[in-house]
Amino acid sequence: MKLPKRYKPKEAEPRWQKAWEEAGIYRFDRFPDRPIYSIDTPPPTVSGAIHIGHVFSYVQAEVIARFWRMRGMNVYYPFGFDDNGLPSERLVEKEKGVKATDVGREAFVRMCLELTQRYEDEFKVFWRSLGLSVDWDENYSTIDPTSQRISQRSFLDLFEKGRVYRKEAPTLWCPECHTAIAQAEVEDAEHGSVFYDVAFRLDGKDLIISTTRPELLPACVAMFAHPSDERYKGIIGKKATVPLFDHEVPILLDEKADPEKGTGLVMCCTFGDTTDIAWWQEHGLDTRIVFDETGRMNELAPGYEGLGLKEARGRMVEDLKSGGLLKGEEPISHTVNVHERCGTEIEFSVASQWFIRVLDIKDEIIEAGGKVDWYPNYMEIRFRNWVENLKWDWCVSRQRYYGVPFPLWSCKACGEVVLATDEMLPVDPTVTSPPVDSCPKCGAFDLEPERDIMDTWMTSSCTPFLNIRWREPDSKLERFKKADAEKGSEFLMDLRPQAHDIIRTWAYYTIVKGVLNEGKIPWRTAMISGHGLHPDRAKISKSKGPISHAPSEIIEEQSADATRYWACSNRLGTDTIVAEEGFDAGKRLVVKLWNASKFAIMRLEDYDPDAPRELALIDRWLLARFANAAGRATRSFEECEYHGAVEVVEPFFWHCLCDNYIEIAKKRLYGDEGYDEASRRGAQYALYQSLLGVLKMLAPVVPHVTEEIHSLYFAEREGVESIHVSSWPEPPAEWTDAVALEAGDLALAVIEGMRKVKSTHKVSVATPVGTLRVACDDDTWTKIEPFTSELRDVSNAQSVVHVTEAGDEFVETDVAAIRVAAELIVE
RNA sequence: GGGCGAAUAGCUCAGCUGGUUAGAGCACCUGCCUUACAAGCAGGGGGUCACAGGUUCGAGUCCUGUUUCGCCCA
Repeated sequence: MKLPKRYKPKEAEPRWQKAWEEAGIYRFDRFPDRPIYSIDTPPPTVSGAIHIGHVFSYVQAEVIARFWRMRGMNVYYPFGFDDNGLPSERLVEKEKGVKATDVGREAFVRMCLELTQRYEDEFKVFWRSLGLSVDWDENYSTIDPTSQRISQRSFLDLFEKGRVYRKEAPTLWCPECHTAIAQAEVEDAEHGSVFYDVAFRLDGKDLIISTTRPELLPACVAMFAHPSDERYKGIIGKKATVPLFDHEVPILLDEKADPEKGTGLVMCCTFGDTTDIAWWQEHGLDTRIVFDETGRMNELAPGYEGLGLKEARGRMVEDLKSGGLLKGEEPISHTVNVHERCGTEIEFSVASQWFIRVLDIKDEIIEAGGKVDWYPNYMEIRFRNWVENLKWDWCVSRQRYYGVPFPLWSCKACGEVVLATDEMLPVDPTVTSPPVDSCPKCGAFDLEPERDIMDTWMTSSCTPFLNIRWREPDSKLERFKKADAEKGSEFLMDLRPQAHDIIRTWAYYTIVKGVLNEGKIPWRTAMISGHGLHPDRAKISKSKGPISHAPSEIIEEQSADATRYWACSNRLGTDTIVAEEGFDAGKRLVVKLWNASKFAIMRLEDYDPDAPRELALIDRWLLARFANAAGRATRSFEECEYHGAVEVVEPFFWHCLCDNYIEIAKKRLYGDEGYDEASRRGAQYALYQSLLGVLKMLAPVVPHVTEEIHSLYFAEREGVESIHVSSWPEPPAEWTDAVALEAGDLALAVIEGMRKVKSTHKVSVATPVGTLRVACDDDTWTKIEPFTSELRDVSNAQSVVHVTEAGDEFVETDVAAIRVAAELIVE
């Protein structure tokens, strides 16, 4: 078999993707007897186009999947889509130009299903074009009936375990999305604002407070000063009058009032921020909620009813001014809490919401997280810090349409909750009748369906359960579950790959569900990737300019293998910038693999592993170098460090195998005179083994070109269908050869010196040499001497001799003790 | 304000538990058509490893502090 002159990724990559799929190479249970390695793949949120950051983290995880498959595991590698909830709703609202509230629940849900389906089809095409070794038969969508059933089942289980409660509680509220949100969905933003100095009245005198939220004056329920603040000592416990609204509020002490800020007096409203809530709870203050769920002022703000918060602020500032109650204003920039999905400033509200109690089991959750192997290790600290700092139970209700419904009804008379039975799941209580006719507690007939839907994380946190088909008739739980010898506990799955920004959400919630629902840890290993930085965050490139294309265009232009190589070009967990030059290295490697294999396969045409062979010292050197590289690459992959592996294998391939070994062994491989057949067979053996090993170890990163080469020569000889289900290299012990390793490295130093001479004299590497003189001590020469014929071959020298004294014409080499002089024969 | 990370060649990044002269790719310079590869090969220039201290026989690596940047949180 002779390899074509050039490798064409544009033709080969789609061809292999199709072939793999048809042959079911990546199918789960293709080798049912092998131990299972299960992956809790991140289901991408269907909220818009895929970006290059997705490529980055998915490839990194996928490379690890390929590694374990070659290590002989029965890899369970599913793919899901997260298409329920707010992100998808917002996508639909944006694309269709509608508001959920306007079109109604049923029509809106239909639009969501249609649009997300279209996106998912596009996504699948894209991920296939990247060569992901996913089993596409194993997939789910978080809105499909099974996912809804498992998600509702998880809720019911928590309910029965006493973990669920409904409470009128201060809630983070997004006035734009009209829904309660979780702490995890809040992020900071720097907003411009104004600090207003407002006069309250006490005993006929002004009391000045500073606030950025004058529209919350009607919601004011107290004033606070710091206990050490002498200025207000005399007035503590008295009641001040709120301007414009004339209700009275107590003046109290609390450590959290900052004496340095403004006048040292601060107003407490229900609710402006989390400090207000803390005060409200600790001091048992009144509740005055002044706006409704659409963000409009209500009857508690007489004169401002119906106004939005912003308008109300403007009007109140005007009124304060005209009433002489505004004593100063100062523009400031401060950080505010915004909803991460829409960027709107968060408000606080009191509403009836469903919660999962978690604050009492923080320690258990931290302990469970501690049993997971986090790569990189420091990511566990982020997880722990997040859990330690939790201040709220998990608010799981959302006042939206498109998502998983709560499987329950409430008695209108007494509030008793009626749960759906497991046989009813998935259930939408707004269309299905409850399992009982009347309230089991009070007997009333008016059972009201829960209209809220669950937070998307309620379902996303079930991904291990979706994969395992938790408490379904075809549950895989028993097959997947495994214990760790050291850590004891049972784990549901092996690997959770995800990016670092959602440790506090996805990883955290999944661990919560694992612990509460099943009493297990969801996975043994968490592999946390960084982000690909989009060009607008990178510096402006002078040369070519930044990449501004969609990922599919990048793959089209750069090839899937080069894109994958790029995604593996730095350490796990770190972010990297996307620049066009970043893809060159991968493209070069693909070409080099092809060319080197083309040569090797030509020389290996008559390779016979059973023919008598004799390994030269340089062959042993190559195999020793290979064994060394393979050991290190394997360890790296085991720790999810794909880059560490590439960094070891590629130099071995390029430098040891191509630049040196092949050059040195060429004449033997050609069967030139002076070499016997056994010696040629020895070289063939070393070449065959190391090239096949290199292809295998690079196969996870560049699966297409390695498969192409493998299929054209190795597949038949090795008796395997695909390199991707072939076995991972395990060099035999005898390849580890310290003597050959050291001696070979010394010989390479001589070659380096010889090349330096030729380069300095600006002649071709093929230029003949008369005598090649090696200056070194006797001991070193003893080690180099066995390579005399190789040195002669690669230098094109007539003879190689040892001297003890180096003259001026000798050049230095990498090894300080060795100097080299070469007598060039130039016509 | 707290936590985590980063700062190494012009650019993008490696550098494991401290150990010869700090590496790679791109870019740059000088050459070479060598029976796999010019999409290549050989050679070369370029770094006070952010700054200041400390521990050590020895520090890019460990400790303390400072500065700048990123992420997460308050």
